[in-house]
Parts: sequence; structure tokens; C-alpha cells
Amino acid sequence: MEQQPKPHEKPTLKTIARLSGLAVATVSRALGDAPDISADTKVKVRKIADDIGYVPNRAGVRLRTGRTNVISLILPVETNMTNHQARLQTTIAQELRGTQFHLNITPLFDDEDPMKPVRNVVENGLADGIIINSTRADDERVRYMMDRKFPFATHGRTQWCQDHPYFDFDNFAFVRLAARHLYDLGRRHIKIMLPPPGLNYSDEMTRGLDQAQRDLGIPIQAVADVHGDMSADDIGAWAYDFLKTRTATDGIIVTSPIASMSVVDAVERVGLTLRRDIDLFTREAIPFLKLFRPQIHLIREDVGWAGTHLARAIIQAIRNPDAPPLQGLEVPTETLIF
Amino acid sequence: MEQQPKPHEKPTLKTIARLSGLAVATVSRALGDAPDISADTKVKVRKIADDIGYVPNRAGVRLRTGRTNVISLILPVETNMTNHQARLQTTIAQELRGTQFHLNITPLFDDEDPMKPVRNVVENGLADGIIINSTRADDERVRYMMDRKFPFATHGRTQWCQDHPYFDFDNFAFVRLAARHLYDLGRRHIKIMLPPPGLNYSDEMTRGLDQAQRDLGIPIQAVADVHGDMSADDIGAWAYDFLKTRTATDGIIVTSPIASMSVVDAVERVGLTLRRDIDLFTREAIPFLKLFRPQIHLIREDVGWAGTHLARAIIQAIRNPDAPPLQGLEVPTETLIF
DNA sequence: AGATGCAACTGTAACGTTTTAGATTTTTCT
DNA sequence: AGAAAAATCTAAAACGTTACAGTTGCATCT
Repeated sequence: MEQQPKPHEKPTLKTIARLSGLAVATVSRALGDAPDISADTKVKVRKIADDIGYVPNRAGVRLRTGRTNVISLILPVETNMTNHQARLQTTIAQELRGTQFHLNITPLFDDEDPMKPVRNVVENGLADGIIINSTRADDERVRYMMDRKFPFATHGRTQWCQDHPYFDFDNFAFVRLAARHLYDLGRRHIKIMLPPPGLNYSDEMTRGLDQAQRDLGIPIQAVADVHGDMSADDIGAWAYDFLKTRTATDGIIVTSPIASMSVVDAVERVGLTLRRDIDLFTREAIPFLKLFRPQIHLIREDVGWAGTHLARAIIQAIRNPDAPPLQGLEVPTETLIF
Repeated sequence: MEQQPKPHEKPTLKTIARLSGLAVATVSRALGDAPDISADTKVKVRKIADDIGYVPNRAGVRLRTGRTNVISLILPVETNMTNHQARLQTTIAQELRGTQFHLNITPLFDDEDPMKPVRNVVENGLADGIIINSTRADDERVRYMMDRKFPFATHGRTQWCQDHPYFDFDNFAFVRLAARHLYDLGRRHIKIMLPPPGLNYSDEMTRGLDQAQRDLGIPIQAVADVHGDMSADDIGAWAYDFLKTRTATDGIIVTSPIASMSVVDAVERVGLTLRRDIDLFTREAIPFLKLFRPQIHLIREDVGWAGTHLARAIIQAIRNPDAPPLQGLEVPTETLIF
């Protein structure tokens, strides 16, 4: 056991072994809290490790165990850049602080198969877990990862979501609430602009729409030819044409803040006045629409919660695959309407 | 050389060696295009590698060479969540597509030393290169990385920036342009809200401010007690008080879109009218202020360019450390005013 | 013929870690 | 005291890669 003030290089298990007089294997097992190492030794090794600032070499661990200590967040590169995204990432990263996990951003481009990044990560062992969003009810990526028992969490639900970790905003409830709100304001000619079809939350909103029509006994029309993730300009142009020809519309439900701004702009361009002639209901993650037009009715979505939850969920899925999956649903209520 | 249809496992160099009848070392060197391998062999090896879908094991490479093939983007967790951030990341990721590099997000929290993540990455070899932003003129992180010859690129300049890769928006020019624009509109009582002091771009703006005062021969006051990264509510409250008491103000220059919205809100609350009583000049990365109030004067900042440039710059710095550093400056011009 | 040079390849070691099987010491039991 | 059992530690191998020092076979030179 040489208590030499070691040379100036990155400490490894070997360094601790030399310093403590123990074998490398013993040091490894001591730090890993293995049952066949004495308490004394564990304390001693831990002490030395802390003193010299030992940090396990990721490549070594990864090569030996296959564990990467990386979580991969797969993000569609959206045309409508939302601050949504930034906030989600930030909170995930925040929640990962203090854990061994690093956050890796894997972009998903419009022009490529959504399966590609997933397959890449799974097959090449690029991460211990994956977070995806923009789920479909029958999501191929989810099926793929479930089949292979690869840890993942989804932002948005799927048809199998009782069996996997997820976080979702309750868009079914959102639409019902929005419709009810507009109805209570006396609106009877309500339209809704849905997100791109095929996505699970679009389906949810359609369900919410059907339910709302039954609840209220009035028809609510989903507008065709346009959806919430088109460019602001396209939405604006469409909304202008639409409002110009369908003057009966007195209420409109919109999914995204950017789309809302375009719609409001169109409303004003055709000469209508918010709250007097027409009411608009939407939701937002980052509060700023209030400044834009205080007349907009809106519900707050807590994306921070989503990020925190997803981070916890994926860690749980990695560390404890047999535990019940962590699931969360943000249900908008009357009290969240501003 | 067994041309056996290999078992169903991840192909490695060993697999190719078995298939080709060559030694593992030869295969490695062939794929690495080493000079002492015959062209025939290189072709043969490459063919087999492609056929069986060989992808180098990152942990193996990393352990052996120390190269991580990771680029770390260190992002301050800002209170004012900007879509700026999201866009920057996306374009960096986009530019990294097709390279061997993965993008790692390392958050920098308000409550921690900005040196911490940098030191962590450098000392533990967590990445091959680092991208940072929110630079100071005398930035400790930059000094640290230059001393250690660790590849990095900065979003924002420093006092040493002729010697390292960077991308920056020319805030000096921005302020001059903004002031000139307001001056040409007849404004003579101009105020400016600066970003937090200490940051390099804040210094740049102060320089631009001084220059503008000399250019135009009028005083332009930097407002105290408030700066561009405070919360929207705080800025709004401050702006309200300010405008209530200093009615002489007829022009104001603001750095961020969110701050602009708050200021506009305050302007309207005190009963002033944009363009008639007061003009506001700002800049934005994602176009939406035009929808908010078309009366705002604004310049477009191309964050996409920033991301693309920074990605290229860091790759160059990693692959070719002795080449002159890639540097870019986005200079706002009259033609970019909308 | 023997030496020299060269082109093309190979064997071995090492990066840092964990696992496995085994070795050594200590304790407990009779 | 001696044997069995338990506690504690260690040596070696392996993960996939690349650098280094050879080795082999063959052509060229003197």
C-alpha cells in the first residue's frame, strides 16, 4: 500500500488499488457495494476515491457492461418551432442532474422514417433509454421497443399505454372544456382546428369533440384542409379565407399558440372583434398570449411537469424494468383557465 | 476465411476478420484507410463491413483512443425560455447529421459555477468539443479551454475571439442601426434596455450605444434597474412605472422579443400609442412579433445560421486544430428591417 | 548467393471496467 | 484440535478497438 502522492493523471480503479493495497477487483466491488466486501474496506476505498476525485470511466463501464448511462431524446424537427421543445428539454436535463445519466438529443427529420433513429439507438446500443413524442395510437416505435424490452417513455399516449411509461396532456378533456366554455359564452357555431391526423392526441381531440357535441347538443365542426402544425402564414391565409366565407362561426378552438396568433390576425383582418363577434380558445405552455391579446381564452399546459415526469419515468424504466411503469396525465380543469 | 452466414449478433471487427480470413488488426487498418494495406484488401473489407452492417462500437473506440465522438452543448437554463434555444439546438443537430458526432445537452443552472460543466467535460473527457454561449469578454471558460487546447466554439465573442471559433450577432451594429432608425423617424428621446451587464454582447451594445450617440448627436439613455433577461412580468411592471413618470421617452430599443411584448403592453397600459407617441425597435429569431403588433420595428436574427456555423466550427476545431478557427458574424443591415 | 528493401499483413498489448471462479483467511462448530 | 463453513479478497478474462513492433514473402541489388 503506497500512500504516495500519485502522479498527475486521471485516477482509475488501478490508482485506488495501488493506494489502498487492494486488488482492482476488490476496489470495483467495494465501490459497487458488493456483499462480499467488508464494511471497513468499503469505507476505506470510498474515502480514497473521494479524496483523489475518482470518477468511473464511462467508456470502460460501457464496454464492459453495455450500459451507456445515456438517455436519448428523439425530437422531431418541427417547422413550427415551439418553445415547448426547449422547455421540455430543459426540465428533463434538470431532472437528470445528479444522476449518472447524460442527455443526448437525436433529431428526427421530416424526410426520414421515424423508426430510423429508434432502430439506430436500440441496435447500436447508443443509449439506455429513449424518450419519444408525437405518438400515434398504433405507434410502430412503441411496438418495436416493447417487443425488445428496451426502456422508453413517451410524451403522448398509445393504445398500449397502460403497459408503458408516458406523460400526456389530456386533450380529450381540453376539447370538452373548451367547447363547454365557448358554449357557456353563448357560442353555438363552434369550429375546431385539429392537429395533424394520425397522431394520438389528434384522435383524443376528435373523441373529445364527439363527446362535447353530445354533451352540449350542438354540432362542432373540425375544419378540413388545415391543421395546427402548418406554418403560421398558411394558417393565417386559410383562416382569412375561412372567416370571410363562413361568417356564422362564432367560436374557434385552436391547439397551438402560434396557430392562435395567426387565427387572431385573420379574425381582425376580416373585421371581426374578439369576444364580441367571436371567441377563441387555446392553450399554451409559456405564458405570453395574454400579452398578445388578453381576449383569448386559454388554458395553461405545464410542460415543465412533463419533462420532470418523463425523466423520472425513463430512469425508473431503466433501473427497475419490472416495476409498474410511471404514468402521468395532466388534466386541464376550470381552475386552469385564465 | 469462412463465408458462413454468421450468427445473429452485433458484428464487430472480429466478425469481419473471420469472414475475410484477415486479422482483426488488418481489418481495423483497412477500414481506417491505413497506407500499408493493399487497395484490394481495403475494397474487400469495406464490402463485407457494408454487407453485414458493421458499425464501430463507440465504447471500444472511446476507450482505446479517448475520442468520444460527442459534442457537448452547454446551455444556461434561462428563466426567460426562448425558442431561440430550441432553434439553435435543432440546427446544430441538423448539421451534425451524417457525421460521427452525437449532440449532448449539458444544462448550466443559475445556482452553479459556469466553470463546473466545462471542467467536468474537459477533465473527464466527456466530449471531443464544447459549445458555450453567454460569453463574457474575459470569459474564464474560454481561457480554461484555450489553455488546455480543448476544442470549443462560442456563441458570442470574447476578448480573445480572433484566436478561437465563434459565431456572433453584431450587437454593436444592431444598436447603431436601431438608433439611426428611430432617429430617422424623428425620435430624439430614445432609451435602450440592455442585457445583463458583464456579458460580452451587453458590452457590445454599450459600445454601439456610445457610437450611436456620437453619430446622431443626441443622448440615448440605458435604463437602469432592469435588463432584458428578467421575467416578462418584472419588465412589464418596470416599463409601466418608467413610462408613467418619464413621458418624454419617444423611442425604445429592446433586445428580446419577450421583453418587447411586455414593454408594448406597458406602453398601451399607460395610454400611449405605438408609432404615434413612441416607437419600439427590437429583434427576433422566430417571426411572430409582426402578428403581435405590426407597429414594432424589428430586425431578423438568423439563429439557424448560428447553429449551422457553430456545428461546422466545432467539427473543424476537433478534426483540424491547427487550421484557422472558423468565425462568423451576422451583421444586421437596413435590408433586414421588417 | 547473400544481403537489402519493401509491401502487406499479424500478434500482442493496452485502454478501464466488471464478472466469474477460485484462493486465502477467519470464524464457528464438534 | 481439527474440520467445516463463512467471510473476504484476488487473478484472469472479456468487452471492441487501435498502436506498436514484428513477421512473412517476394523482388531487387551487389
